[in-house]
Amino acid sequence: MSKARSRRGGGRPTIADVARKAGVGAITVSRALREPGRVSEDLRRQIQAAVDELGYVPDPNARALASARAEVFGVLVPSLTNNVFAEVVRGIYDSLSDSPFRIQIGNTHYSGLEEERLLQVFGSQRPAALIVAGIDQTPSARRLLENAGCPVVQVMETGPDPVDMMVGFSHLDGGRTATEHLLQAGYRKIGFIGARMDPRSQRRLAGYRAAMETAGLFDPRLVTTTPVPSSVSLGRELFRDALAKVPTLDGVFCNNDDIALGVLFECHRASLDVPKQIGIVGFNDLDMMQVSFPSITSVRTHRYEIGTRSVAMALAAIAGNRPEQRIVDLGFELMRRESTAR
Amino acid sequence: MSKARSRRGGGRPTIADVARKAGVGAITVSRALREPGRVSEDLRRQIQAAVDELGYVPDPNARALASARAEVFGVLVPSLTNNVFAEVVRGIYDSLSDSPFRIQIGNTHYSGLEEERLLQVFGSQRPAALIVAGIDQTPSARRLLENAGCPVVQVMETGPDPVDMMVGFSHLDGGRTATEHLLQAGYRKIGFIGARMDPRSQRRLAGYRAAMETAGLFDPRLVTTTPVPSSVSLGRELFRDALAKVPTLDGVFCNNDDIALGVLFECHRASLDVPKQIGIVGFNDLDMMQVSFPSITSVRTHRYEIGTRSVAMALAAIAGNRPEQRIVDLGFELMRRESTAR
DNA sequence: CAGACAAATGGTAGCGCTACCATGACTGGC
DNA sequence: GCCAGTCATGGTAGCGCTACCATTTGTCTG
Repeated sequence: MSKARSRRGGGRPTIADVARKAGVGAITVSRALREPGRVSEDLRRQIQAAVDELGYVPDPNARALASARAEVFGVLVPSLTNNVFAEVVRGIYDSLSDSPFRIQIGNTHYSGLEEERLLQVFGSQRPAALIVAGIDQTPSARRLLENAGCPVVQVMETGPDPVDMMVGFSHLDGGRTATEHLLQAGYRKIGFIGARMDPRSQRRLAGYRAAMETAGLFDPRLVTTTPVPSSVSLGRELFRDALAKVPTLDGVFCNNDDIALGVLFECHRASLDVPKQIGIVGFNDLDMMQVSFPSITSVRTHRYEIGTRSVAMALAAIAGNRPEQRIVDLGFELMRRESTAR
Repeated sequence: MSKARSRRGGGRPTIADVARKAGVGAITVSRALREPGRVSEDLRRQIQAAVDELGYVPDPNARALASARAEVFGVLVPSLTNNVFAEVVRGIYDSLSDSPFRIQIGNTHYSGLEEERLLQVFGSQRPAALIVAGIDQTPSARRLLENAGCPVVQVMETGPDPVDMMVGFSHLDGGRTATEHLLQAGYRKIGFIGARMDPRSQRRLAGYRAAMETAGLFDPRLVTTTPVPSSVSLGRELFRDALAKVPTLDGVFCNNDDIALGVLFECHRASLDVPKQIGIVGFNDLDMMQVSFPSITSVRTHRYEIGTRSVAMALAAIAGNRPEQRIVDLGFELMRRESTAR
C-alpha cells in the first residue's frame, strides 16, 4: 500500500495511518483520543473503528516529546521490600490504574545522594507529578523538587514546610502516644528499640523521649538502636541487648512491627510473660499483630490511604484545581491488644 | 544569546546548546555520551565540560523516539506487597541501578486480562527488555511477548516452553520436598493449607499431593484452600477450618510463610504443641521463620537472585550474546527447623 | 606517490506526535 | 442580511534526539 515503510520504526501503525484510514487529519485523530469532546461523534466513531482495525497504540515517547510532558508519575521510596512503602505504592498504583499515567518507582535506599540522582533522572522526563517519601530532602534535592515544574507530594510525614503538598501523619505524636499508653498501663522501665533509624524513626524516638521525660522516667540506657536495616531477627537481638543493659526492663516501644515480633518471640524463648513481665508496642499495625499470641498492641498507620490520597491531590493539581488544604494529616490509631493488657 | 528560546520546552539545555558551547556538531555530543570510544579524547573532554557547565541531561523521550528503543525494563508482577515479588523486584533494581535503564513495574493483580493490558501499554514504549512473573500467560499475552521485539525473561518458575528465557525453580518439587520431609519426620495426617492459589500455589499443591499419594496417605479432606489473598490472620482461620474437618491432623504444609505463621500462632492459642502434636512447614523462608518460637521449617527460595539473574540474562541478550542456557533453575533449599523436629 | 582504507566528525532528515494558528461552516443578534 | 462569535477540522512546524550517509583527515599498501 504505502510505497515504502520508513526505514526506522517497527512498522507499527502511526497516527497518520489511522488518519488516512479514517479519512481525517492526523490532528483530529490526536484530539479524538485525548479530548473526545472536541470532535464530532461521527468522526469519533470512524476514528475509533480505524484505531481498532489497525491496532493502533499511541507512542508515549512521541507524545511526551511533542507535548513536553510525560504521562508519568515519579515515585521515590527508600525501600521496596519494607511493607510500609509497599502499601503506599500499592495505593498509588490502584489509584492510577484507570488513568493514562504510568508509574516509575525509584529506590533511594535511604540515601539523600541517591535521591538527588533519581530526581535528576526523573526530572529529565518531565513527569506529570512526583511523589516522594519523607520531608528531609537535601537542599539540592529540594531545589530539584521545586523546579520540577509539576505537582509534588511529600508523603509519610507531615511537617511545617512543604515543597508543594504533603500527606502523612506525625511520627513524633505516634511515638508519644505509644509510650504514654505503656505508662498508663503501669509499665515503668520502658525501653525504645529501633533499627534503621531513618528520620521517621528518629521522630518516633523523640516522641518516646518526650513522654518518658514528662513522666520523669527517661534514661538513655533504655534506648537501644542500630542503623542496620530492620528485621524480625534483629528485633530479637536488640531486645536481648536491651535486657542485658537493663535487666529490670518491663516494657518496650518498638520502632516497627518486625522488631516487635522479634521481641515477642524472644520473650517466648526466654519464658518472659507478655504482658505481665514485659509490655510490647509496635508501630504500623501489620496484619499479623492482631493474630500473634499474644496479640500485639500497635500504632496503626494509614499507609494505603497515604498512597491514594497523594495521587488524588496530585491529579487535582494537574487538573488545575490545587487542593486548598496542602497539608493532609491522616493521623494514626493506637490498637490496644493483649501485649499491653496487664 | 539565542535570538528566541523556542516557545515549547522548558528552556532546558538541549544537545544543540552543548554542541554550540563545545564547538562541535550535535551528533558528536550524542556519540560522546553514548559511545565515548568513537570520539577523540580531546573532544570528549570539551564536551563533558560543556555538559557539566550547562547541567545538560539528555531527554529520554526524544532519545527513545529517535532510536525507536526506550531504555526501560518493563517488569510485570502480580502483587506489590507480597514480599516474594518485592524481593525479586529489589534484585532487579539493584542490578540495574548503575545502568542507564529505567524500570517500569506493572501490577497485574493476578489477572491475565490485566497482564494483557499492561503488556500492550508497556509494548507501546518499545522497552529494552521485559521481565514477567510466571509462565501461565494467556495465549494473547504470550503473543504480545513474542512480538515485543526485545528480550523477555519469565521469572519465578521454570517450565518446558519459554517465550525467550526463564529463571526460577520448580514449585512442584518444592511442594513435594516439603511434604516428604514431614512424612520422614513421622507425620501422617498432613494437611495442605493454601491461600490465593495462583498457578504456583497450585503446583506446590500438586507436589504435596504427589508425595502423599506415593505414601498412600492422600485424602482430599486434608486439603484446605481459598482464593482469598494470603495473610497471617487467614492462615490462622484456615488452620481452624482444617482442624475442624480433620481433628486428627498432625502436620501442615503451608502454601507460604504467612500462612505458616498464622498456623503457629493458632497452635499457641489452642495449646497445641509444635512440633509434638503438629508439624509445620512454610514456603519461601522469610527472615522471621528462623526467629519464631519454635522456629519454622520452610522451603527457602532464591527470590533476590531470581531478580538479579533475570537482569543479567536480559542485559546479555541486549548486548547481543544471548546466554546459551535459556532456562535457569535456581532450585530451593529445605530449611529444617524446630517446627518439624520431633 | 597514487589509491585504498580506516577513523573522526558533521549535515540532513526524520522518529510520531501535538502546539499553534488558520480556515470554513454554522449560529444568533440587531 | 451583515457581522461577530462559536464550533469542528486541518496544515504546518517543530519537540530533542539519533540513523544514515557524507566528508575530511590521516595512515597504510604496493
